[in-house]
Amino acid sequence: MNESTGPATIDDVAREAGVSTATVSRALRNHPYVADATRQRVQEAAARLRYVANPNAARLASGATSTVGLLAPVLTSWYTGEVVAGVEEVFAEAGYDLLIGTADPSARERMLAGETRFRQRVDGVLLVDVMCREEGAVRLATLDVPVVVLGEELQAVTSVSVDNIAGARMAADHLLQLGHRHIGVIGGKSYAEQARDVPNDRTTGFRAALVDAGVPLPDHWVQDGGFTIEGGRLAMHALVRQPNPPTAVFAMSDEMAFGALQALRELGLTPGVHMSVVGFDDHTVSEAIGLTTVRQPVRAIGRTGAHVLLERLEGLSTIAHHPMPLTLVERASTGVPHSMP
Amino acid sequence: MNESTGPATIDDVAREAGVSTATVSRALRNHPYVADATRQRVQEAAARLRYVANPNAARLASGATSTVGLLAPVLTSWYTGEVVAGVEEVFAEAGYDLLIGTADPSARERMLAGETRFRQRVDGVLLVDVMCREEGAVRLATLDVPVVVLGEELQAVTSVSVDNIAGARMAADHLLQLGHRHIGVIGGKSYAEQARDVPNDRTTGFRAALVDAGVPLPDHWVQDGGFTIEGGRLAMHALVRQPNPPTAVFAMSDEMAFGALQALRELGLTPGVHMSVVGFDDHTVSEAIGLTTVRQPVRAIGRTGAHVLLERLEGLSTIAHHPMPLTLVERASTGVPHSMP
DNA sequence: CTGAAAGCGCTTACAG
DNA sequence: CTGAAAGCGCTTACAG
Repeated sequence: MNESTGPATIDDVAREAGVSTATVSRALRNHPYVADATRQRVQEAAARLRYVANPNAARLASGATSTVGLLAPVLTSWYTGEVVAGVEEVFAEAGYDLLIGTADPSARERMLAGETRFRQRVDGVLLVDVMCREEGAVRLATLDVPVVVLGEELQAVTSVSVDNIAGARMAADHLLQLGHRHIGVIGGKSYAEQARDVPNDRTTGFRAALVDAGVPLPDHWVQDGGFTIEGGRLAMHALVRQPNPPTAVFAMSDEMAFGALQALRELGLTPGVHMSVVGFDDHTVSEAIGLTTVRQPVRAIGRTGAHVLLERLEGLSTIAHHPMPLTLVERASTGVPHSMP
Repeated sequence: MNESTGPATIDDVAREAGVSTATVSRALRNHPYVADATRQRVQEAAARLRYVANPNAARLASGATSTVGLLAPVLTSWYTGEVVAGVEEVFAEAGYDLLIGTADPSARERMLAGETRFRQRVDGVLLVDVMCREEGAVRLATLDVPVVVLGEELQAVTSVSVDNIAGARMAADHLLQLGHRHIGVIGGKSYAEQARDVPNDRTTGFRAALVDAGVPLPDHWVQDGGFTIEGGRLAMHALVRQPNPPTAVFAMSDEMAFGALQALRELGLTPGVHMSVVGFDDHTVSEAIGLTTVRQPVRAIGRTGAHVLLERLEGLSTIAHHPMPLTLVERASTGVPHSMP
């Protein structure tokens, strides 16, 4: 049948089916205006020759890349990994390839510009936790491909995010309701004092809840944990070492909370008894560890981001913000206040 | 300067530099036999026009895809995620795109065939924990692209793996040295009784060590944990519920060990005191949890796999097996035997 | 509903 | 060291 070497081309299929290559192209991509009988003949011929269209040729000819780019400051955190998994799920099903790029947070400019790696290669871009703020978003809106931003609420481009201020307030209210009045915070560096980014918003919400309850938050009870396990461990040690330590701590990520719990174990203190700890995320292992936390629907954030980008690619939707829900999950790491042993 | 719409093409650069497109192509890809002065002129012209070669056109013309495929039965485990991160690191630096595919383990045939999605799209394939065995490897060797298999030692294709039998023996020896004589196992289903796969090898190594020490391993002390956290939790409950429970347990993955520790917490038992638990992996949070475990260099496994595939793509290396080291990490979850409270 | 033909933007023998 | 030209394998007006 097919005497040529290498995989079958569209010409082989055209010959086999006795039609033109144009007809093969149309029949196989379910274009209208192809006679049913013809379409069937082409499909059979293609199947017989195990024909698969060469994507590079198709993309070159059509101008579409069938690829979307995803950019995130850090790819190795649990959070980003889950978001990417959600995004990948949706795009794989839709027949898009995903091109993933990193750039350290300081290279924000480059990320906003869409990174060289993506030029001419993607039909759309997904930005995860880049924190462009409205000025950046306005610039993103001028790119020649649609952009969806995950992690903050924006006007100029489509965005998907949780309300970090409200989430931190949930954590605070939970501790306040248990009766805590001496509460510390393990956070991370903000990009800028006034910027609305994740650590800033969570600090703002937490502080506001304490103010509402008339509970002070002294500066020395706010420690930087760098959003890592080890950082959380060191921060908790620093908190406990103080002359008048808090009875409860809000860690702005579950990974920092894991480190905080590790510190308690090292000190022979029991979480939820000698010290309450509430995290933020609901990491895969938080349930097993018994960590009380503010749950983010991380997979769903990724899936939603992918869906809305898909809709924008198909010209179906306009710019909008998509809020995602947060819920407090109570587990063993929090309890009523208790003095140190 | 450039009056055309859209991004600059190779023709624009040729015109700007006053040379042919062939020369532009050669100059920009650092081919030999281009005069230094010419190369520089072309590079400047390209920079001025912000020219980036259209990868689809380049790939179509050259026949190279500059893409490698990665196939794994499950993409969501911590282990696979880390391997993929390692692989991605190396290929991103080498200028390759990574195309990731899944297929549930039962679709092994399809995976061995390289999956339709990859046909004509990749220059090479990386198989993660597919467990093809030698028969499968022989078939893989006949594909028209080089293949590297991660997770088992093979003859017919290049492979990268740890020695699971030896690793399980490390776990057993550690518990035996502590004085344990009543030891249970939390494992997972094997593909086939006689196959050399991960759970089978770990069972084999563990059992062999116990036999050498004259310690029995009754069937009811071997529980299936399905390689999930929840499965590990249920398995530990089943073990403790027995009339004569073991004093120590080997969980074949850290995630199952996390579930096992969760069960102990639910039962008010202290790990390393009332029950010793040793895992396998050294998951990111195992240190924080204090889990004794057999550490796999998971990132390095991914990076090594990517490197050897790269070498094969460049025709630099021949088929070989690359063993990776395993080390026991002692933490708080194991201790001397102790009766239940 | 179908075909002939141009064109997508590169790379690569071939010739000089 | 450089250029003219063919070709990679598709898609898509255009014409019928």
